[in-house]
Amino acid sequence: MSVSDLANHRGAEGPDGAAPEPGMPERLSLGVAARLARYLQVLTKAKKEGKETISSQELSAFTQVNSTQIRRDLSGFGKFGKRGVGYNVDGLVSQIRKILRTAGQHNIALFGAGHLGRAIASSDVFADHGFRVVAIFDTDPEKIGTKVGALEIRDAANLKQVIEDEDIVVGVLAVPSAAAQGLAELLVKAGVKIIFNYSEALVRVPPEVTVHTSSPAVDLLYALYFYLT
Amino acid sequence: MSVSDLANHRGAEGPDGAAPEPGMPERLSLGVAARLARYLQVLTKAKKEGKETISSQELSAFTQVNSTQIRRDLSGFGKFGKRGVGYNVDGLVSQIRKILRTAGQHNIALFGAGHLGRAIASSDVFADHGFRVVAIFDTDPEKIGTKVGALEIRDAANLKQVIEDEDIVVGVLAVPSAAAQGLAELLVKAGVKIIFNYSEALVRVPPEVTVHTSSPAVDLLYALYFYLT
DNA sequence: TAGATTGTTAATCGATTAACAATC
DNA sequence: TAGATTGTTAATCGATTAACAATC
Repeated sequence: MSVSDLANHRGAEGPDGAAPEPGMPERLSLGVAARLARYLQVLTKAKKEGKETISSQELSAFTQVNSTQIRRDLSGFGKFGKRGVGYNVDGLVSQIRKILRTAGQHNIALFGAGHLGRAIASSDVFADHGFRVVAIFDTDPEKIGTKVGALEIRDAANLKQVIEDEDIVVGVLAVPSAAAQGLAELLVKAGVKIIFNYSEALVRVPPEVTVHTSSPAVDLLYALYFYLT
Repeated sequence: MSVSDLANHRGAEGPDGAAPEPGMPERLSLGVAARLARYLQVLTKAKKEGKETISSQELSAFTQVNSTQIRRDLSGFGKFGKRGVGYNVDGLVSQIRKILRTAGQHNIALFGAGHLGRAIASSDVFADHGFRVVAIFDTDPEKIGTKVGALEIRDAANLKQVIEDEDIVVGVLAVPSAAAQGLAELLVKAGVKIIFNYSEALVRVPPEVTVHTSSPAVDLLYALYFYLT
């Protein structure tokens, strides 16, 4: 996926430069989509804490995104806020979900039932955003058949069948480095287009597949840089 | 931390527009620092796999950053590559470490000895970049005193003392939402300036402290958007 | 009304890219 | 030499920001 493939989200403007239709533009730019997802994360947490409205300034404090940019990003899709008050948390959550087209449910397969796999399976991070872990795989015969929460750990040999039956869109790799590439290839063969890689391996996939590699250390490295300077 | 605080890394150029000194510029821009950290992550993995040289195009495939941009980012600090060949993996790792000033060791404290905490403690992600988990805390009396790897789980009551003794720079929260804010405040009081939040809570801290909130679901949301459109 | 905060403009700055000479 | 890839330029495009009128 290259940035040049992506139209700017303001491309839907009328020829006279009038405000864009409050409907859906062609396609979001990479940056806008990333920021919207970020706002959504904070809004979801704020909702859990009982917050009813939130200002662009508060959102800014939690997301590190400039408040003007937040208002700008949002106003491209409609007038969601109330002057003098802020944005309704509930309303904004559903608006952004609609924009990101993640209003529905999406199914995930998880690989690896070690500590990390179990942490992911029992966490709310994915569930809060409509991602449901519907299958857990492991290669350890001792683990296969035992349960993690409500899910039985399955044999990776049955991967393709399960992915079709359960309509799985995303594969999450929480496995040792040595196993990552092999599983990624099985996932690609089974038609999965998005892979989340929590392993240490460099995973190679065909261009139509997106691999996202987890990077806590990367974030830490550069937080530290600004702390040290 | 605001973007406007940060000088562009090309600010160190001579007045005649000549190539910048291969020394250290004033301060990296947010974007450059983030990308350098990303290159470092891939380079570290490539090194583990025995790769000796890497081209900007290969780096591009793994980082999703345009290859011209990679060459540009790097050439701002010196001529690290060999035309027709690429970059020496080892050499580039140490150059970037020098630029990011993360050549040394930094100590981390980990909070929460559940599945996620254990996964973090036993992972190489941090260790590979010079971050060492030197203390693990939990509030569960049953866990305190037991071991995770070589480390004994400590009582969070002794936090301040341990942080001073062990020279801890970063606190990582792998705890339930309810505990996150309280621990963050203790960390701030103990002088920690960087907090990594893996919990579901919105953590509020003074402006001089940086909180980085883990966001696998955010990344997933926007990967999915580009898959759906 | 007075205070707060949105929506929007206009100006600036940095990121991105194609293209290509230099050179390994 | 021939092929590959860097280092660098120049042009473009998007992100960022301050500022402020509109309005709740």
